[in-house]
Amino acid sequence: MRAERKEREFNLRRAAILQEAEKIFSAKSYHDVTVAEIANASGFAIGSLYQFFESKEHLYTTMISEKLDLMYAGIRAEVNSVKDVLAKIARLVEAHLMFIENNTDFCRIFLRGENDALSEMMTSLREKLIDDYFNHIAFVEGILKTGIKNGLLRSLPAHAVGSALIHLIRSAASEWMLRPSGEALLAKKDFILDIFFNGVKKHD
Amino acid sequence: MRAERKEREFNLRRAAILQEAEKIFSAKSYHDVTVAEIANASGFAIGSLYQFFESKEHLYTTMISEKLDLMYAGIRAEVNSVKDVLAKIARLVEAHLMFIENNTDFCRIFLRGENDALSEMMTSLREKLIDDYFNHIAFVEGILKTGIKNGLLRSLPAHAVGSALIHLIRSAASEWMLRPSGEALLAKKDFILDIFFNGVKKHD
Amino acid sequence: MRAERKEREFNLRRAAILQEAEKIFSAKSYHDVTVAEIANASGFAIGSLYQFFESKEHLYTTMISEKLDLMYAGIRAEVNSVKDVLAKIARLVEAHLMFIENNTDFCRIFLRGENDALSEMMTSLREKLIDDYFNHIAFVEGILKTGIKNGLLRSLPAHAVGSALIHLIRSAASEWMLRPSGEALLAKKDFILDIFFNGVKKHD
Amino acid sequence: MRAERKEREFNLRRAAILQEAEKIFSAKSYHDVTVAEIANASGFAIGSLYQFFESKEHLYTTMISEKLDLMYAGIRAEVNSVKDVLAKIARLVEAHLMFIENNTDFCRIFLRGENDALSEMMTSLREKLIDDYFNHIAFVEGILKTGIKNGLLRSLPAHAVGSALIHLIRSAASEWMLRPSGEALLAKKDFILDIFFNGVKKHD
DNA sequence: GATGAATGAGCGTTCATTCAT
DNA sequence: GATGAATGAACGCTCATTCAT
Repeated sequence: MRAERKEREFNLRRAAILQEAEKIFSAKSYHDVTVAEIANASGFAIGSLYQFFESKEHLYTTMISEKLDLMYAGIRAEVNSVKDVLAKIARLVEAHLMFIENNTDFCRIFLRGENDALSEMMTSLREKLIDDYFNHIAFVEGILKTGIKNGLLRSLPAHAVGSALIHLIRSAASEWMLRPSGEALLAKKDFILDIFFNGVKKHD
Repeated sequence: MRAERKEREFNLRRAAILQEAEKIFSAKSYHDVTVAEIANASGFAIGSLYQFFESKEHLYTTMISEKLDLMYAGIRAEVNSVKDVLAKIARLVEAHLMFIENNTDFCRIFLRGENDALSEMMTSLREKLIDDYFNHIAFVEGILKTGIKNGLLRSLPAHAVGSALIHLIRSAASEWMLRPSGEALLAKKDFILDIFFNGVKKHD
Repeated sequence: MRAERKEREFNLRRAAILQEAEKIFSAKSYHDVTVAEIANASGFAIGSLYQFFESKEHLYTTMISEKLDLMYAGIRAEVNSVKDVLAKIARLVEAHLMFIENNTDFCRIFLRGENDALSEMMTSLREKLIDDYFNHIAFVEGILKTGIKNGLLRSLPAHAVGSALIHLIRSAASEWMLRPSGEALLAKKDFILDIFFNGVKKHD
Repeated sequence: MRAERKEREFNLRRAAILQEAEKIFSAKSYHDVTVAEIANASGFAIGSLYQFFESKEHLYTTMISEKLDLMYAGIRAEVNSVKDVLAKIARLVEAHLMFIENNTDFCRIFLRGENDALSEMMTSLREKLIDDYFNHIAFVEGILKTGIKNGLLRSLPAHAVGSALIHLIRSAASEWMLRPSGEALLAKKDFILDIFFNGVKKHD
């Protein structure tokens, strides 16, 4: 059908813009990026962008939001593909690290602005980000709780432990992005899991 | 002497402006804050701000920079005031948490990490921030290395472990700032240390 | 072609702005003219001016520079259209006077000489102005030297004589602009030539 | 008397300020000079300048005006000290050149802004400058008329001839200021007089 | 009287958004 | 639909002038 084709094309163009926007927003702060710049990079006229996105702000929040949804969905799918609790945790770390490694541009924005506080009008994005973050923690929490129930994990407050795990991952990611060493980020997986599972104290 | 008094007054006003700026910058992003707003909030005329700070950018970077120096210095002083390695680590966590608790506005800006990607002229701030961050990690690293030598800690890459510890603290801080529960942040100290030292796995 | 039409229109608008700017700059000093004023007078929005000219300074220097080029080119073309030395000199005076008469606004700025000492960024305009001036004198010098060689003119330092001639013209122009008498400026031509050629002393 | 001493001191300070102002205004345009700069250079506090001059504008116009009065008065005194018409003219040229040579800073301002067109509020200065200029021309005119009556000079419109003479002087001065050659400006006296009296045409 | 910190109107410039083509 | 020139509100910053000390 004609309309379908239209829509398919529309979505392709839209995605192309989002992709360029991602690159550009990753290099400078929101306010240092101009709409003209994005239009130019994505090969559209300025006015045309406004057919895809209501405003610069919408473009930005959409880009962040959609990509983030993808990330969370992808990670959860990975995690859900294994059954064992410890394996799930390992997959979680792995999936996180891989996403970061494959989406450095995007992560530079997002990790930079941990839950962010942009324009007063962007409150809804901020809220979504926080919600998504807490949803994700809740997802991790669920796994941890199973682990605790199974006697695999110590009986600690699962929410806080989930948060700790996510931040351990972030720790490795920050290092990797701030001080590129050539080594794959994924290589940090075992280290993260080791610390997370065993802590740093020597037990005789 | 007259000049002394002058200088004292100058510094008081300067500090007052920085304090207001901190509040304001914590609520919105750099670009959404106007100089007029800061001037107004701190009870000065627009032009007067420019006697204390060369530009909006200088005001911002100074605020971040000075406060951060204070934070790092304070934390290290606390840590240095005890001798035992494990006590040092405990103090580190405690001092971090207390600073965050007492400087929520500031930390909202700083943890937000927006500092990463502002104007190209702010590169020097970004560099300082990263330097300071790595210096701090190096400081923690030193403590950890002693602990490893003493046989108190497992023999893990100290830099990465230091980074992990800092992010564990950040994990608790994010939770606390994002979901205020009324509970003091400091209450998370033992939990952080527990995870950090022992990990989450149950060892029989 | 479409692009051609675009460019033609662009140049028309650009010229219209320059024309208005000329009028406005002729009435007050550079710093007393606002961009808003020029925009308003030429029927554009403030921002639109910036599509034609990088900055207020560029607008100003462009206006001066282009018009001056036109003036010098026009005068030389006139002069070159006759062969005889004395006729060339007469044409030079005539062309100068006519340009001034037809471009009073512009000359008010230019003769005012304010261009000398504006912003340090305008050094290049000042240098161009001085260069152009000396080039023009050199052009006149060339004619005078021929006249001297031909035995038509006294053997005097040609550069200084050229400068004298230009200032004699300027003398008449100043009078005419400062004390408008209704008489055409061109009417002064013979007087200027008489003084220039014969001096004021009575020779018996 | 006390009051006299006061006034003497006041005038000295005032003169000192005017002198510094002259230097500073000669280097940049009116708007690029700040009151603080003049205050600083003359060793007074900003506020103190306002006891001597109502405003920046008054300071500027006063400086121009007083110095110009001095110039005209000095030149006329010189000219009046000789009786013969031709000698008077020679003295006029000489005195002009000497003033310019001894007051290059000032002349850079004044010659730059031939009759000027500064702020709309400076109309009165502009008017005074024009008046003074025409008065001076009138003075020269008087001499020339005597010369004509005496049969020494050709019977030309005296006003225009006066203006021509002044511009001939200006011609030499411009050259000298724009292209410093090390030679004294005064050296141009004979050349100016030669052109003025005899013109450039060779008469057999 | 002397001071210079404080003032704030007013500047040049940018850029998200619109709309005539 | 697609375009990009036109718009103008809003910004950071300057500096002549004032006035409390």
